[in-house]
Amino acid sequence: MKSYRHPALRSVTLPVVMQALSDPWRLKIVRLMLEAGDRAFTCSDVPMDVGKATRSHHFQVLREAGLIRMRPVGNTCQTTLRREEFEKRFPGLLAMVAAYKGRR
Amino acid sequence: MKSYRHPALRSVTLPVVMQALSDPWRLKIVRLMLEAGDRAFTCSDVPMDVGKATRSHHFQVLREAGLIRMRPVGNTCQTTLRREEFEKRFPGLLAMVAAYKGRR
DNA sequence: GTCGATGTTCGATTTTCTTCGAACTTTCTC
DNA sequence: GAGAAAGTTCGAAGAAAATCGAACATCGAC
Repeated sequence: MKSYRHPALRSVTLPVVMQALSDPWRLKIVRLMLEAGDRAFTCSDVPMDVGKATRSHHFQVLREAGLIRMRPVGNTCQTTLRREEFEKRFPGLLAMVAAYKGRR
Repeated sequence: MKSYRHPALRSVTLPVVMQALSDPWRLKIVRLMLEAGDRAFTCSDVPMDVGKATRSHHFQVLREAGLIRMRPVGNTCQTTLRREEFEKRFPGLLAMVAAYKGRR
């Protein structure tokens, strides 16, 4: 596995985060991880109806938006939310995402 | 002036809101209005380095994301945030946007 | 009524996303 | 080592978004 580049949260801008969360698949990933507490996921743990190239791309976008941390473990990528750091930079954002209940 | 269509907040989804706020100009508009309390703006009140067609487009996107309310007054459009409604649907989002301090 | 200002709409262009398949690398298992 | 599994990378194709200029409509002022 490759090792991943993670941006410092200070350098992440709000438009970039908003862009990352504007895609339904990526929003789903983040919400799944929010629900799952601090459990780590691999890319293929997240059910998505797209090819693996696309899946890889979405994880990359989330990573570059400072939302997730990816660590190579064996031939998988262990992925977790960057909760505390992210919360410091964008207070309340994750809570809002977690509270969101879809179309009403 | 035309009269505008405003979506019910119930029908607005989070990805649509995120998409609306992922553009720097639109984020600027919203932040300007957040700072300005309940004062109404016209489109040309907001300094933006784009043509008026583009400006009109950005206001439309914000309107369709449920963020702003536009009312024709004379030959201008009086624009205000849909604060309370929006806050009910996406609690904490506007506060987070208001608190955002740019790149650090 | 004519003019200037404010916006909107339309069509076209450019840029940015999303998605895919194919080829590749790394790692685990047999 | 051979084969399978998990991801990544690399184009390429298609869809969506941003931007503009030009034409248009509406309103206020003169």
